[in-house]
Amino acid sequence: MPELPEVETVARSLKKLEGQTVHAIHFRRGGLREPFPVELVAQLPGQLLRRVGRRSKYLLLEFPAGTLIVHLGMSGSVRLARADEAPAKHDHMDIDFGGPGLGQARLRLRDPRRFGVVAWQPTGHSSRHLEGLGPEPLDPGFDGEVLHAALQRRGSPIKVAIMDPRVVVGVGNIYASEALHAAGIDPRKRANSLSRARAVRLAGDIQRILRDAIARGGSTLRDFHGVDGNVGTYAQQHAKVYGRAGEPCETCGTTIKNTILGGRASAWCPTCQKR
DNA sequence: CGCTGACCCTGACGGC
DNA sequence: TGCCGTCAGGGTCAGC
Repeated sequence: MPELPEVETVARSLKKLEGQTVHAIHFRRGGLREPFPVELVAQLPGQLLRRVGRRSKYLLLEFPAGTLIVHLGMSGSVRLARADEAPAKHDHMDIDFGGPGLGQARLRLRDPRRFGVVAWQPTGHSSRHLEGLGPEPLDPGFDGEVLHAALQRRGSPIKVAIMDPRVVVGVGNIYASEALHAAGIDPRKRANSLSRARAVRLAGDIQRILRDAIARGGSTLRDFHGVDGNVGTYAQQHAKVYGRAGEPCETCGTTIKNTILGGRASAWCPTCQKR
């Protein structure tokens, strides 16, 4: 899955559904990480999809009555299925749309590992999934100063800190690894020991790498794919360290190391990345 | 309050 | 070919 660039790619692909009306919603099991909002089976039909958006790694489908919040977890994906296509083993939810221009469209959610979430946020209510989230890395409210300030209270390794959505959202294991390599920062370095200047550089590299990944349609790993079955190419073709432990660094030839930080594999170059 | 590690679940892959 | 161990993009929670 799905880090920010992948979810952004999906959200952009689903923009074509804006203005369509829901005919039906089907759930094929009780839930994923939490129970499905089964009340939608009765409430969602007839609702107009006003807007498709994204906050952090959450896909947002906005209707007059509320917002459907979808998180793809580790292995989730969304695609537009043909009406006659039988659901596969891990296809857990369908939303059927119809309206001007598109004819029929069926949005189908697949999630083998079931770490994803589907939640309903009625209009006028907040959602615990969206509360407490930090800044969007690609919004004007995020820059090196903001990042540096957020790191001051953090004694954890810098890689763990930038993957914490209270610091900045949407930076998962691939892009955290890549941004730290680009910025020349040892992922084990304590977050609150990073100078202002290096925080400014890191913020810029996070933004550049995320933008680049979005432009390439995200990364396709294992079973992630785009809405129309297309594949992104970022991690396989452009990653400098992620997934390359044991290989020589492209920049300097040093063997890429793998260190466990915050319970996650962290690939880094001991020569290019300094404390 | 912050940090660490365990955990949720299935499938893919490599070694034997 | 098949069996088994290991690992995987995320988020949450208990325990310290």
